[in-house]
Amino acid sequence: MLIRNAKEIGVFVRERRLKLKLSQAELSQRVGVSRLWIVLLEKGKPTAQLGLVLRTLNALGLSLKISESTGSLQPGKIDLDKLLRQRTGKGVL
Amino acid sequence: MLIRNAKEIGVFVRERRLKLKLSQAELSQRVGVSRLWIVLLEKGKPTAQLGLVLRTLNALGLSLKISESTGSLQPGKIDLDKLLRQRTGKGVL
DNA sequence: TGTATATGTAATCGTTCGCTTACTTTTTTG
DNA sequence: CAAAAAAGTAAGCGAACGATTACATATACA
Repeated sequence: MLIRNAKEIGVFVRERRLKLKLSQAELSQRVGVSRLWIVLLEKGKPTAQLGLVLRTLNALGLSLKISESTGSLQPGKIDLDKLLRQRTGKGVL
Repeated sequence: MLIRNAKEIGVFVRERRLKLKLSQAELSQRVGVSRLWIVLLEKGKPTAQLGLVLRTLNALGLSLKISESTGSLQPGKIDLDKLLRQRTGKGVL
């Protein structure tokens, strides 16, 4: 499944945990975090620390694959201010 | 590529950034973080916030896929203390 | 070669993480 | 139904995040 944001990870984590018949308490101990942290992660906490998230995925037997997404990389909102800031007057645009 | 820890993400981010010929400064602006944060991320900062990491991957045209890792989920270090704590004396082991 | 440009490091600072504890609400199960 | 287990919520606190600023080192390139 493609992951775009924290909420999607949260959903996936919860479903996997339930599939494994683990309680939040059980999982939290395996991962080494508080139960509250698991609650928040499953709710899609975007400020959760990367390392703890990865440990959680490992504990659940989930794996992450990273790859170049085919197609145009995030169109990248043209920001005139930025363009001007960039390298003053070297003929951008 | 399989991602197991923060360092692996860091390496992948850096390689991708260079492939796109972006400076750390450019990337940091696109993502909306400080340049220092990019430096640390590329070094494998495990405490980086999940949301910022995902935004960075998007900005670089990278996508994450999550899936059940075939085989035995993380063997799960047998922790006697935990087993005992679990449900006292309901015949674990 | 020297000079911009990119990258690495350090220190300070306000904000927020994640932990603990305690309590409530929901779900399970005997 | 009653009791237990699981899950949600709140408050307080120390620790660490990420931003900013400043300077040092590397790399590019004219």
